[in-house]
Amino acid sequence: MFELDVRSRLPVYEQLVEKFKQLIISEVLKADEQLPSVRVLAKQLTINPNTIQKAYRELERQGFIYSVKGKGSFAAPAIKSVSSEKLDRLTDELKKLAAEIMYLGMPKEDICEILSEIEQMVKGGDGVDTD
Amino acid sequence: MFELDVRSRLPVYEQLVEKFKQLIISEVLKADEQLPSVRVLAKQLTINPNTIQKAYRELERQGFIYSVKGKGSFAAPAIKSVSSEKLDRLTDELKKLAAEIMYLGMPKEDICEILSEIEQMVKGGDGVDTD
DNA sequence: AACACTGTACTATTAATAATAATACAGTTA
DNA sequence: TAACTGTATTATTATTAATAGTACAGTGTT
Repeated sequence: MFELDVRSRLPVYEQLVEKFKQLIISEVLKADEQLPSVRVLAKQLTINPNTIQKAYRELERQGFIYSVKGKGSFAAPAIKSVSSEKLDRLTDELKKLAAEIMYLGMPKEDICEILSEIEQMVKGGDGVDTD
Repeated sequence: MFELDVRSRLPVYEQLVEKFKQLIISEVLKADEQLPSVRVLAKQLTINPNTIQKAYRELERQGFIYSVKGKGSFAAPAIKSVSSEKLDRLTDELKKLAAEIMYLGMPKEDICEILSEIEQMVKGGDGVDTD
C-alpha cells in the first residue's frame, strides 16, 4: 500500500501522515472508509504498531480521520471547522515555498498551471458540497 | 536581527537557513553583501557558534551564500544552475501544500493572488536579468 | 460466555540528531 | 603582530524517533 523511505530525514510516522492525507484529500479514501488497523498495517510495513498509532493519532488531531475503540479508524467525512490559525500557517509555508521556486526561475504562470491540476484532483470526487 | 523560536520543532539552524533564504530571495540582502560573522551572530543570538556555522554551511550547499576563509560569508549574486532534481522536490512539496489548502476551503483564485504578491517580492529588486 | 478483532496507554530501551562547549588551525587585513 | 574571518574536530548532553513488550477497553461474531 505504501512505500516508506526508512532513511529519509522525515520520520516514518510523518511519512504515514502525509500519505494518508493525500489519499483522503484526493478521495482515494472516501468518507467513512475504514483504514487498515494499527496491527495489520504494522505487519504489512514490517514496522512497530506504535509507529502506526502515532501517525493515526496525529491524523485524528488534524481532523483527517476519526477512530472508534473496538471498531477501527475511518476517513473523516469532511473538514468541519478549520482554525484560521492553521490555514495561516499553511499559506505562510506556501508563500516561502513559492518564493523560492520563483527565485529559482519558474514563472508564476507555470505554478498557476500546477494549481489547476491540483484543483481537479481535490475536487475530483463527487463530494463537493455547494450549499 | 532575528527572532528564534527555541522551542520550535524546527531546529535553530534550520530556522536560520529559512530566515537568510528569505532575506536573499527578497533581496533585503543584496548580492555580495556580507553576512554577520559566525562568532558575532552567535553572540547576538546567544547561541553556539557551531550552530551558526551549520546554518551557513547549509546555505552555501544550497547556493544562497558563499564563504571565503578569512574574509567572511556573502549573499550569492544569483543562482547559476539549479538542479532539476531540486526544483522537482520543491514543486512536489508545493503540490501537497496547495492540495491541503484547497481541501480546507481556499479557492485556487485566492492562492493565485498570493502568488502575485510573492512575484512582486521576488522581482522586487533591480536584479532582473531579461537577456 | 468466549473469542478475535479493534483502538489506546504505558514503560523501558536503543539509535539518531540537535545543540553546546572547548579547542585548534587557516586565511585576511590593518 | 594582532584581531578578525571561516573551518574542523572531539566530547557531552538533551531530545526524539522507533522498537519492544505488555496491558486494558470496546465491538462484533459465534
